[in-house]
Amino acid sequence: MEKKELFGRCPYVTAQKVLTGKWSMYILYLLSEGAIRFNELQRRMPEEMTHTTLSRQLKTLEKEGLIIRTEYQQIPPRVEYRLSEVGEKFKSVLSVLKIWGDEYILYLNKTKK
Amino acid sequence: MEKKELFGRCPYVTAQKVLTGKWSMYILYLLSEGAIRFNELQRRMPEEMTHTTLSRQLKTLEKEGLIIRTEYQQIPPRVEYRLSEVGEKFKSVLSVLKIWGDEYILYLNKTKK
DNA sequence: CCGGATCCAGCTAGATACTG
DNA sequence: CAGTATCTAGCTGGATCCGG
Repeated sequence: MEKKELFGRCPYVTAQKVLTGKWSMYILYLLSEGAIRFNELQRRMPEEMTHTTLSRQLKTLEKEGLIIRTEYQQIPPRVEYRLSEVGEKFKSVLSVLKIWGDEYILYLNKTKK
Repeated sequence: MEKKELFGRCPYVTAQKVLTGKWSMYILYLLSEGAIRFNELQRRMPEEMTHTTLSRQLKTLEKEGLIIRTEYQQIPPRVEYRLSEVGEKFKSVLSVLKIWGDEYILYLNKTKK
């Protein structure tokens, strides 16, 4: 009996793995509104996140094929990030996720109080 | 200027945190088909996952309010897990996520080959 | 049958410093 | 402006053993 590797076969396990990064969903959300530059992205991220972390997460998402990095040869440098084709399709997940997330926050407030 | 804590305020960051567990989505998917006992759950999980890990993840999801644990006082013991009310609402996310996950797997196969 | 307690290894986010 | 290199601390998944 061989090992049951579900990554690449099960949509849930595969999606889970892609979304492990602590900020991946929020990054994808910001990118879902259009191409955005590195610094602008960082400014919109929570303060506790450093540019090192952001850079690493972006690289991971790029390697996974969800986002596309475009570098314009200028001085000063200009780099833009945007969703790839598969990344664009993820928008549908984001919209449903937003609805659920808001409901969950409501739930949290009800029980915490 | 105070710290911008987005958990509990931003739906994406909040959802992300809830779904950090390595198997959370897959567990929620299995539970989305109805109440299920511990052992049955474990049997449906990938082999590489031990009961210790499963137990811990279930406890986390229970604490987060996504699932409900019901213990029947019997010999031998019988424990069932099912989705809570907020957990049930997560099904909509799961269905969209499945669609995207499958598309992403297709994408992976196209590029890897 | 359904776990808890413990320990350990690996990952990864964050801090800091440096660069074209 | 947009990063990389390096180091560290903390989390967490997995293994093993014990228990009601």
